Amino acid sequence: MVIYSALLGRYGDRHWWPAETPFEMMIGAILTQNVSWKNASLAISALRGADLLGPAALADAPPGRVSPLLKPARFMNLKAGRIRSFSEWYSREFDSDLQKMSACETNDLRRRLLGVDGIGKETADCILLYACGKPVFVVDAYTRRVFGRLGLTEVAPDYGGLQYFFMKNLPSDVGLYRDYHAQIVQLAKETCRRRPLCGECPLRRLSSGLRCLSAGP
DNA sequence: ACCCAGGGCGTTG
DNA sequence: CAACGCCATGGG
Repeated sequence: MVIYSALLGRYGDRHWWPAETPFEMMIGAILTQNVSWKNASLAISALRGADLLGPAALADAPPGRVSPLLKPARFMNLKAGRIRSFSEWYSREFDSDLQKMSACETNDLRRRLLGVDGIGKETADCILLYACGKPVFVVDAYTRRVFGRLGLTEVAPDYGGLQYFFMKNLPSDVGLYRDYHAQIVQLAKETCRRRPLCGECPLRRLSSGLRCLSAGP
């Protein structure tokens, strides 16, 4: 909570995730895999322009129609299959109804999401947190980088270990988890990759104000 | 001409 | 399990 307070003071509430609708958010989570958000959002715009940004449209559209639109998001054929799989699953399992989906118990829903082709831990957790409003902390490359640099040593560096570290030390609060992840992304983007603790990096100022992580994240 | 982006999956050792 | 390689890209 100490670190979050510092970040909040610096950046203010980020109001994340950048999407107009929950379905768009979920598709975006798949499209942004290993690609900058900038490029992923280009693909979203292309889908919207083709009037394909909906569960039924995406589930029915022929792959050859979708893939070219995903070009800027990289791995277009792969991702065309993934957003199709997800759309079919969302239509079939929940009748394309976010309320029905969100009514599921969190861990059960997470298992089911992980069963969809192309949805791994991070993507599943993003969907759970930002679309379904489940209190699940999202771990991504930025999180690993930032907290690795802050000297996180006694925590298992894998996904589950890091996630547990946050969820154990923070109150279970959807708004907090949402904004915290957004803060981490913002911080990481302003931090140079090569020398993350150089004088220019906000991460340096942040870490110098902290003795250790004993007070929690 | 590099290097890298808000991963996931299948295949090896 | 880790460590790779792979996936029809675009910007710095």
